[in-house]
Amino acid sequence: MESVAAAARGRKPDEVKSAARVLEVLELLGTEGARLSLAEMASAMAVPKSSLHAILRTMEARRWVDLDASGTRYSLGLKALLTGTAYLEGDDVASLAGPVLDALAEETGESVHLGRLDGTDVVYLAKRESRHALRMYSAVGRRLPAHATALGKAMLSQYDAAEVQRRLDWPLARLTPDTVTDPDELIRQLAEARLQGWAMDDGENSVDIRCVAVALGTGHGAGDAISCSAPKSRMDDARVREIAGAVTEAAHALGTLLKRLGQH
Amino acid sequence: MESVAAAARGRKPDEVKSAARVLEVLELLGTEGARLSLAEMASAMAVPKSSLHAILRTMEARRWVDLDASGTRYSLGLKALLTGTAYLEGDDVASLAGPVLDALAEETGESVHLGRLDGTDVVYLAKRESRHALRMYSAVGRRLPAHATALGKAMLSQYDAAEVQRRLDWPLARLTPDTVTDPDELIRQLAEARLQGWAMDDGENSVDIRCVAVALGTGHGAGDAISCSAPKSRMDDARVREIAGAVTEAAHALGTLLKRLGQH
DNA sequence: TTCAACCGTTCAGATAACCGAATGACGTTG
DNA sequence: CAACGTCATTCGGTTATCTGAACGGTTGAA
Repeated sequence: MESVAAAARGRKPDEVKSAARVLEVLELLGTEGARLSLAEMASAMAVPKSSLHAILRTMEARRWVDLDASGTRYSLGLKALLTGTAYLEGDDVASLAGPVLDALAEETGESVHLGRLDGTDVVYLAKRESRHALRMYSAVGRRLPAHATALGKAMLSQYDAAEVQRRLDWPLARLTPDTVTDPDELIRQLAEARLQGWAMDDGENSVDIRCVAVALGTGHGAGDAISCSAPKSRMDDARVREIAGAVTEAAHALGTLLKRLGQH
Repeated sequence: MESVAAAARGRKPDEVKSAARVLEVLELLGTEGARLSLAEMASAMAVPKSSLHAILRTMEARRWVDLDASGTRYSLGLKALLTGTAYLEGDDVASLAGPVLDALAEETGESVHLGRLDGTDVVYLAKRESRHALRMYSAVGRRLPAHATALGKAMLSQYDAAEVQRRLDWPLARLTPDTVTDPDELIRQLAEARLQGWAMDDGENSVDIRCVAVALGTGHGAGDAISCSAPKSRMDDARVREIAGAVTEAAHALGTLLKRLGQH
């Protein structure tokens, strides 16, 4: 009976409520980079204030959230720093990618990314910028819809049409006027990407940015890809083909490193 | 009655148990960079396996932890990447420090850090790596005991002896043969640091590494400091004084930026 | 000043999580 | 091949959290 009621509300029966809420708080404060009041968070999460109050007390005591001077707005705390670097250090792909990304950034002179597919999103694991080393860390952890990025399309092109249909959220979200939201057009682009070995994004998530990406071999990093992005002004079709070659080489090099590690 | 029992076990009465456990899991998987089994974590946290099981299910469903192929070892999940970057982006000091750290790294050619005091620990907020092949290992989000680092001593030197006594865990932990564990010696060094405006660490957390640090003004970033580190072979006493000057300038520059922001 | 609109906080009943022991599924060792 | 170690997992009674409404504090407007 109670499991039916829980399922009716969209909850799996064996999920710990307050545990899920802790994670939701972290995601809420994380995605927005925001400073929110208890009441704001309670309404955003559809949770009673009094319940959230006890949870935030716990999180504050352990320094996972901070309270501002006025004592009324929450933001992420210092402990939130720990997990990100630890994830990257424990990850083989991210650990080995460093030199490969450096080389690709050096060769192309443009921004270079390592991304991972997570559900319908692409998450940036690492980034090399042409100039601003300052911003390097800031994009790591960010998410974009897979269908609107070269990285995502490169990874999705490894699956057949039915699997893609199953994996994405329909209808597809539109981020720019050029975002591909038509299912048939997306499937066509994925087939093309599979044939040529690389995928492209032409202003589909950020106006005026073109991006080329290649997925790593499905062996170790099934859901990983490398990309290179630049403003359209520096990315005509000839340059795209040139960069696609460089990115393909880099992806192949990283794939080889990973295979070696797998056999160790 | 129950509050007495809870207090006797060292727990505050108004702490949500499973919320605290979620955070403990994240800290456990984060500090070690480890892959742990359910049983290992349960024993490390002194929590029943069955209770932890439900919590880990919840965390896994939301991709805060990953289960390896064998289905028996947990590690941090992709969501763990989000919080770290968000904390840094929402932080004025970390956001403004970028160019200042770049300049200091350029000027000295050595590793440069921005650190924040959190209880008895120093947490690294940002770093710039040395050009030299031989360089110290560190990472954003990592923690070291404040008394064993130049960053920590620079920040602690802003407090008087009684306050320092209150803030640190006694007896002081020893990380290397040169770690200062004598209370009187530490107080003496802090007084010296306060006089000269900068603090030093001479192989006290990593053998063979010397480090010089300066705290930011107490206005905005009360618990923040900047440091510069190098192997002893590149850090004789003359070089220490030279670098101390550069770090002091950088700290002053960042302090000015922050003050301007505060008045905005 | 007075009122209203927010904020965080408290409390006791309803409800859900927690716990220890028992279970099944592996992989390893004798 | 069997016995053992380790692992995750299940289950019902006990215990804790969760909840909604009411409270006291502060801010800004009338």
